[in-house]
Amino acid sequence: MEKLRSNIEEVTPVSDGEMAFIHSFFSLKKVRRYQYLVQEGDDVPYEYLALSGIYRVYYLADDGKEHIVKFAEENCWMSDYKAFFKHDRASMFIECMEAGEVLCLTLYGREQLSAELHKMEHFFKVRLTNEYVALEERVKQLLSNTARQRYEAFLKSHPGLLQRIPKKVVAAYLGVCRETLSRLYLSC
Amino acid sequence: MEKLRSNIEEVTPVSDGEMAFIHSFFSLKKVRRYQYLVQEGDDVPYEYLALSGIYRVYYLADDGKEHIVKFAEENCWMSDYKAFFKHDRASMFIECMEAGEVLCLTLYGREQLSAELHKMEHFFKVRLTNEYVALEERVKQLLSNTARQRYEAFLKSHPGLLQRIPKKVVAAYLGVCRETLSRLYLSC
DNA sequence: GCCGGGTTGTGACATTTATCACACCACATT
DNA sequence: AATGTGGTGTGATAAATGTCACAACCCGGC
Repeated sequence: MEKLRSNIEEVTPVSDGEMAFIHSFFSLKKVRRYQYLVQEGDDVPYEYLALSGIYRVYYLADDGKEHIVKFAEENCWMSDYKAFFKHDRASMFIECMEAGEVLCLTLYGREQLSAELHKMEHFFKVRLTNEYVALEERVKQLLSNTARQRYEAFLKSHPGLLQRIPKKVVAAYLGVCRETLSRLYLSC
Repeated sequence: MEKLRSNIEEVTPVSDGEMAFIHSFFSLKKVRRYQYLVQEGDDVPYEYLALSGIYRVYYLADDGKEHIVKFAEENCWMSDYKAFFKHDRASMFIECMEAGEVLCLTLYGREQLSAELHKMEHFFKVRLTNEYVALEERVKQLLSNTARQRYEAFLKSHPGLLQRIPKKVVAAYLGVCRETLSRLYLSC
């Protein structure tokens, strides 16, 4: 609960009473390694706040290759938002790479919270704009940076992660093949 | 005003009275070819709804190359949202490529509208989630598709646009050089 | 201890794309 | 008509990256 609170208070302060109310909309879920929170074709009833663990949000391209949209570590929100917001089937997978816990929030819970507490409406709006801006950065990154520049940016934005997960997964995030990534960090 | 109304009513119906109220928050601006709505370093007081004309949202990479984040035609909203939402200086340019008219809305006006009319708050939220999902699609596009696939997707998503603007601009959107684009559409 | 599967590095080669150079064309100006 | 400018196609070449193959390694299960 403290982690949820500190996450919210990055945007807006909340009282103890409000916090208890907010917390009641979330359910806790323990997640094992290799467990999926979302699989392609699923309904997506929740968005998730990672309390611990490492997760990857990815999809399968037509040619069968995996491409990773984002990594989520502690304090990150994640879902297949397209499906979540539009009550559609998932086009992506969310897989746990290191066991941990997540908090689950339904779209209905989200709307209830927004309606009851104006500051939560504000919180969700700020979070969405932040996610939007982050995605825009990722587009810029992919458009104008070389594989090496993207690799170096990844090291900065995800310190230590390279050591904890398979390199082919990092390659799928950067948009290069495993071998190219391998050759990138020896020439440094 | 009718174009603004139909844009809003893609999400939610509004009465004549509401529409007049909403409209009062917007200002109309005529835009000439080559005119900038936003330039790098500017404050970004507005977001814009294109009523007519063609606009490009782009930025300059470190090596001086232009990269286009999106094209906006009739019925598209645009701004440098990072700067707009966070009261920061623009990191992007918005240039008019075919003369037209835009409606301008300040962040303050946006918040006033949201506070006064709950359906407008909803409208802005839906719009932001749609923009978010669209960006996510663009990330997927850049991650998993070849230059040729991106070219073909561009033809579908922006019918007729290729004929109306310089090819090098399209190339800057697709993330390839001018010559590569030139070679793409002869091998079709 | 031994085996088998997955991960990683690395070389050889193919493919894709960028870069550079140049010619041609449309168009506006003088 | 002469001129200049920007857009466009195209060839030659270089650079980046992907593909394929293989060997070394780690690690867990038996």
